[in-house]
Amino acid sequence: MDSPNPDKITPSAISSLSDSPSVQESPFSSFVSNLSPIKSVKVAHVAQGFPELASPPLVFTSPRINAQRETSLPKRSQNPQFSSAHDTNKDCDAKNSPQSESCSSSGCGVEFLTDFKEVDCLNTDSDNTSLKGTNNASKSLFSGSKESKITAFKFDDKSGLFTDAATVVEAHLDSLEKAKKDIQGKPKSDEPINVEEEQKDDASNKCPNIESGLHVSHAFKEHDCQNSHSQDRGCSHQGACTSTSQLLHESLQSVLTFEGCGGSEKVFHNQHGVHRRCLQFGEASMYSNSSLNATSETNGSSLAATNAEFESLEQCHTDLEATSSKGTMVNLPQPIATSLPPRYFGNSSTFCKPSGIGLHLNSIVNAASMGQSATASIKLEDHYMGVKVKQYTSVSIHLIENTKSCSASSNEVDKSSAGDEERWYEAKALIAANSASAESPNTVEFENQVAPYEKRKLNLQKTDSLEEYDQPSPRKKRKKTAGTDSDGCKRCNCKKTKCLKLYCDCFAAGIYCAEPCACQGCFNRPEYEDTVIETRQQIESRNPLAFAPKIVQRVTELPPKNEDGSQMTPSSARHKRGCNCKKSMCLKKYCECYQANVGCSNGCRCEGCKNVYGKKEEFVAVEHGVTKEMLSNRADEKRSENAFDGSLDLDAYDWPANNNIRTMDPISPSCDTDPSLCHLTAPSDTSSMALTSSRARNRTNVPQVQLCPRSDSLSSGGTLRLRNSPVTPITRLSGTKSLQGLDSGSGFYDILQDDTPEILKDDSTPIKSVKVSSPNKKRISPPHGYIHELGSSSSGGLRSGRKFILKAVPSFPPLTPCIDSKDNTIKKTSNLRDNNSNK
DNA sequence: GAGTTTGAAACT
DNA sequence: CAGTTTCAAACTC
Repeated sequence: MDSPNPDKITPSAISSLSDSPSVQESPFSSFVSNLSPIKSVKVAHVAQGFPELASPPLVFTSPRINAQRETSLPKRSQNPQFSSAHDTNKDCDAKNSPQSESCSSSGCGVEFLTDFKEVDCLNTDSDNTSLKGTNNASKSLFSGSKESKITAFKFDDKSGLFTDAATVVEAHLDSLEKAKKDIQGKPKSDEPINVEEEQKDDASNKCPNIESGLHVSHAFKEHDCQNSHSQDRGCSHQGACTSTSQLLHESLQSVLTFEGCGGSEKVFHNQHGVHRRCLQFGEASMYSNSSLNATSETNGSSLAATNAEFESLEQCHTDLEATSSKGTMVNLPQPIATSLPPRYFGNSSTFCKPSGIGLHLNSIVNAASMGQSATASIKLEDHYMGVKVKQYTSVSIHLIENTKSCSASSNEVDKSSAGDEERWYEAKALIAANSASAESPNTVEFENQVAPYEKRKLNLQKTDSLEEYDQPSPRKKRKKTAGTDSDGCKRCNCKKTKCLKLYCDCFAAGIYCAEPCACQGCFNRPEYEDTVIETRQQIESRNPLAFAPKIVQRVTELPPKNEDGSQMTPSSARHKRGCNCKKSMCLKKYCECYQANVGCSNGCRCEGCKNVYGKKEEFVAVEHGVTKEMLSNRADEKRSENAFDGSLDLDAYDWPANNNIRTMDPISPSCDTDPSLCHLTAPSDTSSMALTSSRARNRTNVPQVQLCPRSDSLSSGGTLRLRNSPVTPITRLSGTKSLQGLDSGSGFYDILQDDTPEILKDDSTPIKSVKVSSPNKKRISPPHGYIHELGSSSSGGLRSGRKFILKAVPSFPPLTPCIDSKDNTIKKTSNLRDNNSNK
């Protein structure tokens, strides 16, 4: 690992290098082309995604695409009712440039259709109402109801054109076949530029243009269509399409700012910035341009659904919550909402740090292992959303990814078009500016904003050899300073580790290094996906939780709020493993807890802790029975005493902006009744998918809405979770180890992972108190407090909400049996608790 | 910008 | 498991 040799570079990477720069993501594209039914078109755009991931997209995309696209097309044709916009969309689809269409529509179309059918079936299976809901969905689009969600997926259904999914599917298939025939023989053009041109050519075909332009992935296309539709509702169909197409153009033209329906465009930008870096998005990135469009559209749709919501993350969360709460079942709407994390919605404030950044990688890896990202997404769906939601969830996930990729691609486009790095960075900054906290994951992503694909290009162009990477580009030079950019994006400055060790923030966060990074000999790049994945796996083999979110938030306990209403991050979130500070007194960024804007906890072995966000002592006291109020008061005092970082000044939703922070909804009625549920991480609950504001939490039945308020990051985190968790290697490894790690780290955190019986056992079993002095164990051994909780106050402690849950828990069971695992997990958890209480 | 400090990560 | 080394970020000058 020390230094991945060029030899190690995956064939794909090599091929990419050798390939003409024009083929931006040769490895990925080639991989995709081989694997994905969707062919070339996607490939080109897909650049970022890991090849491994690429394959999955089929499954992954198909549902979405099928549902959206197919339904949309046939429906469109069939249903004149559908607004002219729809018709135009169809036309566009039909007209779509050979490239985009050929790939997406033709080849993919059939598959999509099939997928779509499956999706429908699933939907029906999961929730018969879903279909019905879809019909009704048109009425309530995004109203927040399940139905609305459904509608989002089944746009056609909205129109009411299709009463019978099968019929629709058939129609789509027919149309697809026709399209294929038409398309056949047409050269594929991966390059977005062509697409843009095409789009430009067809003003009327704005939506189609988008799709075509999107080449990207089927899923994206469908999403785009759907999104556009959804947006249309929000804004106007045409308007939405237009906006998207425009957006594409603009993005291509390197226009950073998008204006269109509501603030969706803004969101769009943000997304772009956000997604670039994350490995997670590899897939998404793959969808690049199209994804961007789709994303923008999607966002727009979602936005349109909740115009008011866009204004604030809370709103976004609220929407999600509303949807979740409203729907007895977690319907697509939520996933969608989830998929459209607040951060995506434009406001920077909404952006959540990708707490689960690391997860992204994991997810990717998992996906790879799984063979397909799509699969992973599905699993996630199942796991989180529950069976009913599965399909929808996947769709939402794709949307998210797409969005990300879109953002990334747009960014790239912007860059390329701008041709001026500075401008590019400025654009980034603008995008990133929105990010609430510099550290937020989102922010990080922004840093990398250059889409992987673009990065690849740059890399390829810049360096035929690895050494070129070593030499920091001007961009890198700019941001030589390690840490986070002004944008909040992370960047590294690794010199010896090649960005393949946890020393590298980027790698640790599960994101590829980007231009801003000043790293030397960097292998944490899309070109070296294989290397990155291998390295990650190795690291995870040693420490399954290595890439798990470092910050966990108490589940049961709502984030303490100051009198002014601001939340007290410190009390609610803690560093999973804790710190080991001896000289910095936890008052400097050397301290991971402090850096994460969270208080120290039992898991910390710090000496002379003076963490302004929460002293270790205080935390311990709380653990031993100090009331939340007391804690909050203390925290408040601290806050008042210490000027927190801007990040601390989080709004009600603001939580420690940590990339790694994962929050659970502390509250849900169910939680009270069913502790296990409380502990369950987001993945477990279907609701988890949906982002929920603290407000929402209270409302709903939905067990846990995970999205943390601020979590903007949350959103990101939430999205990440979804993606990651299922896929996460950790999960794969099985919860046990990972849990151990968590346990050791968090001590008091309840890690409810489905797959972690052993961990649970460990918890139940008396755990040795961690030696404060032993750094090694810190990570492994459970916190003192934790033991106490388990033992003495087990029930009480748990109830009190002391426990922290990895909201996004990357490694969640989803990996394996999602839903079942969930249930199992819950059971296990409850059992564990019982055991503890018995003790 | 260079050098120092710090603590996490990695290694033995 | 404990101790040491390595590493890169954070910090200071």
